[in-house]
Amino acid sequence: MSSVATQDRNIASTFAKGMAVLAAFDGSHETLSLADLARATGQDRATARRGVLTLVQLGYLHQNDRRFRLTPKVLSLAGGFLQANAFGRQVQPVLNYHAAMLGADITLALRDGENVLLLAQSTVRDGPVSYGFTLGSRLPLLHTSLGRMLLACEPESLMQELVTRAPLPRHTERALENRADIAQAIGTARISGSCVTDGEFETGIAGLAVPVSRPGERAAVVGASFPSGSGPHDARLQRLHLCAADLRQNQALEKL
Amino acid sequence: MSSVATQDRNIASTFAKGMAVLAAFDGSHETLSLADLARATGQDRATARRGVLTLVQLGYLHQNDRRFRLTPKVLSLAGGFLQANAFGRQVQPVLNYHAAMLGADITLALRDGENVLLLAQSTVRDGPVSYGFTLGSRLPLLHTSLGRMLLACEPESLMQELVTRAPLPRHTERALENRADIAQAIGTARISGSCVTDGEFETGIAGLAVPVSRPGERAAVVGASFPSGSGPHDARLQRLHLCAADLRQNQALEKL
DNA sequence: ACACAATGTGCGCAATACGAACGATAAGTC
DNA sequence: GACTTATCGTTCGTATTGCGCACATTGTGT
Repeated sequence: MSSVATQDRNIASTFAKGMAVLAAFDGSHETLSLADLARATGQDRATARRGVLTLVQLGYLHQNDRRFRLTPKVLSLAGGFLQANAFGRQVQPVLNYHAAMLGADITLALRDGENVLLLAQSTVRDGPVSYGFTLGSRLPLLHTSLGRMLLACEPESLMQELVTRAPLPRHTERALENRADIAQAIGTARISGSCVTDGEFETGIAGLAVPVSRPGERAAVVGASFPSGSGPHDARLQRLHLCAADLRQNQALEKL
Repeated sequence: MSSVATQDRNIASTFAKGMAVLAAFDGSHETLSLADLARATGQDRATARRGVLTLVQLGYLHQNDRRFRLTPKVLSLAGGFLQANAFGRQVQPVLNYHAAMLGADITLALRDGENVLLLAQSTVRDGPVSYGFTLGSRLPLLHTSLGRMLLACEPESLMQELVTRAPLPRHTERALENRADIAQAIGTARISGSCVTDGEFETGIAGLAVPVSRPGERAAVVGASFPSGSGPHDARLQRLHLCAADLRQNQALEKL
C-alpha cells in the first residue's frame, strides 16, 4: 500500500477506491469487466474486484458471467438529492411550463469539474431535438452552449484555466479547434448574457443557453436545442431568460 | 471491529460502510450531522465521520458547519445507469407521448426491497396531480397502486412474505390497515391486470397502475394519479396499457 | 494443440481504519 | 449567567481489514 507520509487519517481510502469503481460506470459502456474497471480506475485487479463485489452485494451492480452492470438502485442515490432539494416541486414544474411554451426540451445544468452535468430537464412530446441525454448525463464543456455559458459565469481566471485544461475532442466538422477562439466565444456570451452554438457538438443542432445563477453563486444555466437554421433565436432566448427568472424567483437552486 | 469468523474477504467492509453513509442521505432531511449519520447507519461516530469526510473530498457531499448535504454530483451516478440503458432515447419518449395523450404524469417504477423505486417519469405542464416525487424517489409498497401492482407481478410466496414484512404506516384515514385486506387487493390486481387505489397514500388522490414486465421478468409497472372522483378510470387504464405495450415493444427494460 | 496474453483469485503481511476515551459544544436547570 | 449533564466531534493505539504479488485460470491467436 502507498506509504504517503501525509496520509489523511480522516479519509477512508478503501471507500474512496470503491467510489472510483462506482463512478467508472459512467454510461459509456453498458457493462464492464474486472479488468476494464482496473484500467479505468488505475487500481490493482484484486482491489477493483473487492469494490465490484461489494457493490454487487449491496445491490448497486448486477453480475452476469464476468461482466457487471449498474442496477436501478443507483437512482435512489440521486433521488436523495432530488428529494432533499425539492426538485419535483420547485424545479420540474418551472421547466415543464417553459418547455411547453417553447415547444422544445429545456435542460438545467451545472459544471462538474471539466464537464457539464445535467441536473434536470423537461422533455416534451415530439420536440424538435431528442439527443438522448438525461438527468445525470455529462456533456463537454468547450463545445456546447451549456458549457460555454457555464464558463462565462465563472471568474475570468478560472474560465481561462478551464479553457486551457478541459478536453477538446472534435465532435463535428464545425467544432472550434482553437482554444483562443473558444475563449473569445465565451467572452461574447458573458457580455451578451446568452450563448448560441451551432453544430459544434452534434451536426445540424443549434444550442442555446442562458444563466440562471446570480453573480457570486455557483454557476447554473438553462438551455435548449433546435435544428440548425430552423428559425430566429431571439424569442427562444427570451423564453429561456423567463425560465431562468422563475427558477431564481422560487430560490430552488440557492443551496447547490 | 467485528470478528465475524466467516468474514467474506471478497467484500470491502469499509466501502460497504461508506455506501451506507451515502445511502443515509435519502431525501427525508435536507442536511444531516455526524451524529445523525451514526444513528442512521448504526456505526460509531468516528467511522461515520471518515465516511462523510471521504464523500466531501470526492465532491458528493458539501459540509456547512456541522451539517452535510448531498451535492448534484450524485446525479452523475444515476446518469451512468440512465445512459447505459438508453433511457433518454428509449424510455422517456414513450412516457412523454403517452403522458401527453393522457393529460397526466406517467411514472415507471420497480421494487427495491420493501419500497417502490421510481425509475423515470414524464411530468406534463399543469397536470392534475403533482406530488413532487422524482426519478429515484421511494414510495411505500403496500399503500400505493404502483406498489400493489408490483407485488401482484411477483410470485405468490414472495408477495405474501412482502405483505407480511413491509412497513405499514398509516398515511391517510382511508388507508387499509389489515394486511389480509391488502393481500386481497393485490390478488384482485393480479386477476384484473391493473390496480386502482384511492386516497390511501395521499388524501384525495387516486392512483392507477398496470404491469410493464412480462411474467418471469423483473417486475416493472407504469402508473398515473388523478384527483379522487375526477372521472372514470377505464380509458385512463387503457392508455397506461398502451404505454406498457410500447415499453415492452422497444425492449428498453429487458436488462434491468 | 500449443504458446502467449489477459484476466481472475488466494493469502501473507502491514497499512488502514476501528472505536474507546477524551475534548468540545449544546442543552437544560436554577 | 453559572453550573451540570447530555450530546457530539476528534485523536491515536492497536489489530483487523484489505493491498497486491504471485499463481491459477481462461481466452486468443497461430
